Amino acid sequence: MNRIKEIPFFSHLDKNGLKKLNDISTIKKYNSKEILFFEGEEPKHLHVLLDGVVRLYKTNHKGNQIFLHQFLPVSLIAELANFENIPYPATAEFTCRGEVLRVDYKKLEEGFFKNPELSFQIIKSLAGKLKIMSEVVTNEIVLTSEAKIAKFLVENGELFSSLKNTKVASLLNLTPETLSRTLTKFKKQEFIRIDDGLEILKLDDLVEMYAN
Amino acid sequence: MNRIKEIPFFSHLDKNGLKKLNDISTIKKYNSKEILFFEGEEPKHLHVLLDGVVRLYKTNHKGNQIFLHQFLPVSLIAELANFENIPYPATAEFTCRGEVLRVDYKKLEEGFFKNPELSFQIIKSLAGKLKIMSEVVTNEIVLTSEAKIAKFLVENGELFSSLKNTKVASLLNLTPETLSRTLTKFKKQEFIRIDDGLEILKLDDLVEMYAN
DNA sequence: CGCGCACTTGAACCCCTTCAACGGGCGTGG
DNA sequence: CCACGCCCGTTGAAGGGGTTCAAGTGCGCG
Repeated sequence: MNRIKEIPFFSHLDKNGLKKLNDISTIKKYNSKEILFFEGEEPKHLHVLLDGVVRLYKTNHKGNQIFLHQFLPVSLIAELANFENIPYPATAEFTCRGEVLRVDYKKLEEGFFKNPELSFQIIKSLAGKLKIMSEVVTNEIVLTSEAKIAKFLVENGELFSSLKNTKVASLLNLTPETLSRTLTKFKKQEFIRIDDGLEILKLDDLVEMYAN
Repeated sequence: MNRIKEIPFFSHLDKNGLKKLNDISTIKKYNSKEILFFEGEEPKHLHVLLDGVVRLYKTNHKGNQIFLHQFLPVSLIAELANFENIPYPATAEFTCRGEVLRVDYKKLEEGFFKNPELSFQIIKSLAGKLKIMSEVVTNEIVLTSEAKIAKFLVENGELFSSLKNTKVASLLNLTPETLSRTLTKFKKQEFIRIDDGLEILKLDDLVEMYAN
């Protein structure tokens, strides 16, 4: 109950609303590597990530995981599946231990959708996800590997420095080999320098590679 | 005014609401091949497709158009860009002459977002788009060309029969050559037969190629 | 010292595109 | 009526971007 009150999605609810919400939801803990839901599963609950980190991915024809997004608290996760009443379009896996609020979706729909403030929150969440998906499409379909890497260096420089290259490669859905080759190319062209952290020498050239 | 009343999105509005909406919107006609908006443009209006067909696509690094979706009336188009106040993530082009209701988005936001019925319509529209995007990701990233074609044959058999192969290829973001080769392969395997329309002989084998 | 892990580099491979050539159907004009 | 051009589909061969496989290197750490 106290926990629910702190969730931005529901913070506007009055005492009565909170109580009703509390009645139709439970909190469940997960450990690292546990699966919140699998691609293809039928949704019964609306999941609200309260704590921990969740990785969302699809599996391609070769069995490789295609990384789509990483969720941080507090987020609705794959609410699309609830709204559209379709199977989950991807798999959600905890990358560290965490907690989820599981709300009985049917009952939520009956009782709460007339609430304009909640509707607004849902719209914001959906719009945000659509934006993410649009970026996924850009990254995976429109850009070459070189452009993807350039974009990542520019937009996530610190993250790049803090992660191993194998990890970065998997975030970008590339092999470590491709990442390595491209980075040495960038170094030879003196676009970047790497010693104890990333240093971008020619920002414009990097941006040019993926902008438009 | 009369036109607006017939739009499902707004059909629930009372007389006063309709009048207000009418005041902040205009109807604009477009011819075939005209562009509703370009990728990268800043959105000022919410576009509601009233008549005609609109093709949504992105352009990849080689300058090829990557087909994302075809909109039929009545649809909101790329409302994401309005909500998130970001540039349009793709280009929208009329494939035949049509009409669009252009609503001044800023004013809409101020006046109408408290309306729970309208919010619900927006949620439905957003969720539907998210589903579309999820399918785009599946088609373009997860499936091989063979699987894409198998899926299209199974799910859009009549459409396949009614279109030229070049058109089908461009819907699937494939070259006509690849489509041709794959179809002859399917014919050799006796999965399909084509004489004056598509005939699926081994549905299960086709489904197997893309399911899972 | 020896092991494991991340990174690098080269070579082969794969899937699809690109390029080029060819053939058939169909409308149009001579 | 035939010849021509055009579009569409087909087929082969080459090319390209990235992955896969394999081997080698460097480094930290028990």
